[in-house]
Amino acid sequence: MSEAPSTGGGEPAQARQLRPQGRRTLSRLVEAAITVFDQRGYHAARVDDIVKLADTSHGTFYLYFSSKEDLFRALVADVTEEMRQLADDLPAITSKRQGYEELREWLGRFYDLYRHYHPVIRAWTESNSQSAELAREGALVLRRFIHQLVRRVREIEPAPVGDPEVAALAMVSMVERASFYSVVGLVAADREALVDALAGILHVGLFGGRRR
Amino acid sequence: MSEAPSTGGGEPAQARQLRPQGRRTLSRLVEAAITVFDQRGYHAARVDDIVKLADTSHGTFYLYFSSKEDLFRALVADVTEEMRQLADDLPAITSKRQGYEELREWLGRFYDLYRHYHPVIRAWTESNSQSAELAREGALVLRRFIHQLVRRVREIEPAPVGDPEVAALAMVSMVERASFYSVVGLVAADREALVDALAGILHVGLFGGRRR
Amino acid sequence: MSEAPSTGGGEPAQARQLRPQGRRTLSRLVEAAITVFDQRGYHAARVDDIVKLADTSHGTFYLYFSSKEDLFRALVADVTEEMRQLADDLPAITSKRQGYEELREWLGRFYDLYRHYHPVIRAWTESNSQSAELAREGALVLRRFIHQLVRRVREIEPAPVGDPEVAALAMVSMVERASFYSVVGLVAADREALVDALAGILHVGLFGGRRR
Amino acid sequence: MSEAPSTGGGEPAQARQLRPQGRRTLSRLVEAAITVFDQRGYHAARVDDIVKLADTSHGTFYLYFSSKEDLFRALVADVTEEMRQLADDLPAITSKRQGYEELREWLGRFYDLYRHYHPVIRAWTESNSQSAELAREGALVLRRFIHQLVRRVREIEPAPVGDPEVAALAMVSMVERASFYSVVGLVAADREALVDALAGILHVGLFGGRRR
DNA sequence: CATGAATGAGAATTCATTCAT
DNA sequence: AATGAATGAATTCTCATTCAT
Repeated sequence: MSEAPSTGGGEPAQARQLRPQGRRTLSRLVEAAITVFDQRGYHAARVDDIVKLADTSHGTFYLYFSSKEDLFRALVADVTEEMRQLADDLPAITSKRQGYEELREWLGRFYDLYRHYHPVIRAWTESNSQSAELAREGALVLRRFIHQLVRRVREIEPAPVGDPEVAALAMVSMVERASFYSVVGLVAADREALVDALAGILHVGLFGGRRR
Repeated sequence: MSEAPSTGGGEPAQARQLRPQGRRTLSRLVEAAITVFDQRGYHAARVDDIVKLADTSHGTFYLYFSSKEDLFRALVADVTEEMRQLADDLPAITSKRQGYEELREWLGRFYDLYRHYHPVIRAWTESNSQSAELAREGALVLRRFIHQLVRRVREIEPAPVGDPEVAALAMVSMVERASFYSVVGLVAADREALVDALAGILHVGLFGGRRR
Repeated sequence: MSEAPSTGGGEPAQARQLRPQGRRTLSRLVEAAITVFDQRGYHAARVDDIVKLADTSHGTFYLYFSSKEDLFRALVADVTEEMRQLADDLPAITSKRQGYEELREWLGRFYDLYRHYHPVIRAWTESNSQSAELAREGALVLRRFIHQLVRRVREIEPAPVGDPEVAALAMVSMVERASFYSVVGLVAADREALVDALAGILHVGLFGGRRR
Repeated sequence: MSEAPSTGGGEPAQARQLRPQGRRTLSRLVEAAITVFDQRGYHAARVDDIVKLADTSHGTFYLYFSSKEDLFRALVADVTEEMRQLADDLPAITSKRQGYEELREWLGRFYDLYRHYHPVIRAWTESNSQSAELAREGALVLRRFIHQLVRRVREIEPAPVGDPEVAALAMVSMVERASFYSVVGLVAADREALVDALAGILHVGLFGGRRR
């Protein structure tokens, strides 16, 4: 699993400046949490599982995070930040080969992000029914994706048919869920095949039958 | 919320022939469970919440289900059955107006099913990380949808471009997740607008630019 | 399993005169209880197990017994009565062949009684730690056996050595526990071999080396 | 009550190396359990009773044992071990005064072991009807006693009469049950009187009338 | 910084007993 | 005389969090 982007850390850790050893422990905990959330889901994940995997103790866990939820929020904050960044990076889409290539590369980035963070995203969905705040944050990220896609669609001439908002929702849905199915192994599509297909479908969808 | 299709009942209840009173209690429990799973998610749902909503007692719950998980499995069995039925009912798709209408109506059925059962489906996803068996069942349902779509796509002439398997995966993903976002209120699209849009996108996608 | 001696029945049943059908139901319940106590022990025995084996319902159970404990007390009363009778029947013991034969036959009766009722006796022991009343009753039965044995020993001339009270306790202990081990299958001794051996040991013990 | 031999501890505790504090807590729990099993029997014993007596919490209990049954099995393992040791220590028995003395001392050890562990042994009997595994272990211990006694009997010249196997079973039965009656107070025999009597009976039994 | 031990509120589940028919 | 359904108090077990070293 690739190195996690630096985490802000939970309350207790935020107050302190971490030394190298501390930073290493923190990072071990964060990565362990992602793994455990993957294997068991957020609710079923036990602090015990996390600390065992991170090869540390309960006491230490609470040195870095004020609670299990605090750790989770830190992870969600990471994902949110990464996703916003990614949404903002959505390239302008042209009907040319280059437009396709750029779209394809962007989808690859999305896929990779999803692969690393999907346990967090899944847990996020779990918790949507409970925490209004987290649900709101999730909705914001989703809207940002839709908004950016709509913006890019509006740049296209001639404008594709239909309500761009709902169309963008549909496209984001497709990308997100197909990535999910692939990443968790519910379907046997590998990264390249899936990213290719998604890029193709989106490109065709945006420019009608006019294939690159 | 529409009436739930009759549930087979959990282990303890399966063995017995229920009288009218028993059947009513069982049905109250099932509906209450869907509601509670919706509000709190599967893990956070308390048997206590369910029996309170069903206006009965703990003891009674275990008269009908051997555990919370047993109830959940009964619900999953219901969803699985309904989804299989729905997948098998996917109509042949023509490029004509009628083909579009039939597709649209089918998507409406999907949406309604999703609206009723989404708490179960969400919990199903939660549990995929834990129960290999449930995950497998979920994968089967998904594959059935993809398979049926591929079958229908193969009937189309001239054949649409691209790998039909991956394209079908993408389309099913889109429909599923967009319905989810709409049903749980993460986006503000209502049933008619969403079903319209999905039908349109799918129809265009399958027949290229040749619009009805 | 042989037919149980008529049980007085629990409180609710005692008040009523039972018709043939009722008597049959009562008897089924009593025999079922013995079987279930055997398989699971008193505490682990469920009223549900008993009524299922007796092929009747919970409601019916409480028509005949006011509680699970009531049923148990009825059984204990049966055993107590049988054991007292048996104790009183302990024959005079002579050093002759006939004395041995009578003793042997009496031990056979003990063994058979034990075989039928051992689940009750075992449960009785379980409950001794809890119910002072049942413990007292058990002690009384035990003392009765000891007392009778002592009485018979006192008739012997010349008197055997040692404190007859403690010796009688030891002998009763031997007979009881060896029967138990045999009946529950902890050892592979069958009825005839065991009864033979016990009779022999007792006879030799009482008359020193002077064997029949 | 004498100090309990060190217990291996239940599953959760077995994996860990305990520090002095932990070892003390474990030992408190074990002793408390024996006491509570004594007062209420295994089934009626509540984990709550045990932790209260051990002056600790529920959570702590499950830190050392995975369940009430786990604790019980740990205790049974202790008893089993002690009993095997004791069986192996059965001295050679001579017809002389010394043989009697050694036998008497050994019976004293048996009695003391019984006094400490009888709640466990009693519960063991309770559970024989349920756990085939525990029943088997109990049978093994019993057979070990019988076997050792037979071995010692075979050394005697001239050989005592009768089938040594069944005779040994009867003798072990006597010793066990008489100790039980005495220890739980069902009869009023004290340690010295009982051990004396048992030693006498056994000695006479083994050597016929040839008294020391 | 780190940790092993302890905690106790909270949840699932059981089952003797009662009730309505 | 019988029964299926319902009950809820009692019990076991879990696990996030705190504490003492």
